[in-house]
Amino acid sequence: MTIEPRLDIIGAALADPSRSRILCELMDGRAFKNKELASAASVTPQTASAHLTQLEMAGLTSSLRSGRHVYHRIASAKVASALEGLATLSSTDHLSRKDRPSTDTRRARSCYNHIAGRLGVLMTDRLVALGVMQVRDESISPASQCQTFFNDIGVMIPRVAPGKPLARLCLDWTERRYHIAGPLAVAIMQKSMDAKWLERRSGSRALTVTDGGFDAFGRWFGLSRDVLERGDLK
Amino acid sequence: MTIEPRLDIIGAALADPSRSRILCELMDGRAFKNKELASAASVTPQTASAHLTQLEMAGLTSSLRSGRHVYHRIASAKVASALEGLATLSSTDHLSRKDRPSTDTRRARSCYNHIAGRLGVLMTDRLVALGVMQVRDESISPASQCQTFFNDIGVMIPRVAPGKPLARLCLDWTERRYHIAGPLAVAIMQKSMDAKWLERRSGSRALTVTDGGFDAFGRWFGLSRDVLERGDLK
DNA sequence: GAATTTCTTCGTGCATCGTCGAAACGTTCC
DNA sequence: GGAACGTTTCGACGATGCACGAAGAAATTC
Repeated sequence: MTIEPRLDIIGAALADPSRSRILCELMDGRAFKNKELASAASVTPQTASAHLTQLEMAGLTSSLRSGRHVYHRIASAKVASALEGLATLSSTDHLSRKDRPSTDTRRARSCYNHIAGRLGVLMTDRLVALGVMQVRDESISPASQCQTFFNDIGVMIPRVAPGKPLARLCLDWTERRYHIAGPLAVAIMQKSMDAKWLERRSGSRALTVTDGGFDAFGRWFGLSRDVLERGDLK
Repeated sequence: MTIEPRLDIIGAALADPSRSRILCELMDGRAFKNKELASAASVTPQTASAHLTQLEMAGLTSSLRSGRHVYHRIASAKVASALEGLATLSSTDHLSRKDRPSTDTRRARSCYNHIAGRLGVLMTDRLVALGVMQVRDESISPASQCQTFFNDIGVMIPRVAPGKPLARLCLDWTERRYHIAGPLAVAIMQKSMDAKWLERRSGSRALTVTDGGFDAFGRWFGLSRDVLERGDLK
């Protein structure tokens, strides 16, 4: 008999709402402690512990002990990418009109260590328009202005193994459009945090643009405060 | 409260071994009847029917009535691509040494209407070596010899919407390497079937190379019968 | 029109799984 | 050493869900 890929093993790992919430919490790329994830999923620590061992058994997460703490994170970029693919499939029909992602979350949030949401999508548009990056087929790559642009804004362009992409496109599940992801996007996110252009909102993946951030995104990306804060989020 | 993508809804749809087998059966891109899928999953028709309505509710498959028959298929290329991503994640640890994909299946099989397995991987290598396609970052695109090559072997290059890729790379879950997928790969598969280079094996996704096939793959791709039939499949 | 085929709906066992309280284990701090 | 904290294990309860037999619905064949 022919053996097929066991989608059910991974499926079972995803099949519980609590585990789904835990994974979504981890999807911003940081590592979290058991207790934090328990509260994110609204279950007790012992329940969260059971879920986390299950996720780890399925190869979706990995854990790291540090003293009496145990940190959990997404196992690999490959896992994150597969989960992104699934997230864009997931219908939004179950979201009632009033019961959808918060405006903050849709405006800007972190997604596996890069910037997602409206800000991520708009930044990507501008990078292309400015000749910094180019989109061909469904991949994104450096264009003529890449070196000078990132040099100007103070982002070190990461070195990647030959054949590996410096950047890739990631389908945004709120905007339903592509934004930039991959090593270069992580560097941009890093710079934005270091320079305090963005700040994390406590207890959420949402990111807040600071005054300095509006200044920087205006100067370098031509994105006005008005555009970024616009309330036309359906 | 922030609403996240409901990975659990899709996860629940995948979480059952019978549904996993059904999906794998559908992954070659053809449409199947309820009864066929029931026998593929080793369950009764009424059980398969329940599974198929569940898969359809989750948006993974779609059905088409024709008389007293109901044909089921993967809902879209997007779903197929997301499932591919998951399949490559699925660990193969559960496969005992003797209990793995058949040699036939690993040699050549259909995967969402293109050629996968050893043949798919080797063909892709040769297309690149011959200057027909080029791989850059993690995408594949036409190269200098593309027009003439496909003209010579009698494959019509499909027209695609601007911005959409003519071909893409799909990670092979048996070979663990990339092979070519997308519209161009579908056209190659189509030609291979029309010209009887390949034949479907009944009741399986495995493909058999015909005598004419060995001739054609040797002539056009420089793949000898020896290489294609080599038993060094670990 | 009756028999056949295919698919679906319904009801009922049987197994699995998520949840939490209680308690054990291990680390850190005083 | 003892107290505090984070995590994990165990046991029990309740809920969910898969499977199939029986029967119903819809279309085709003779």
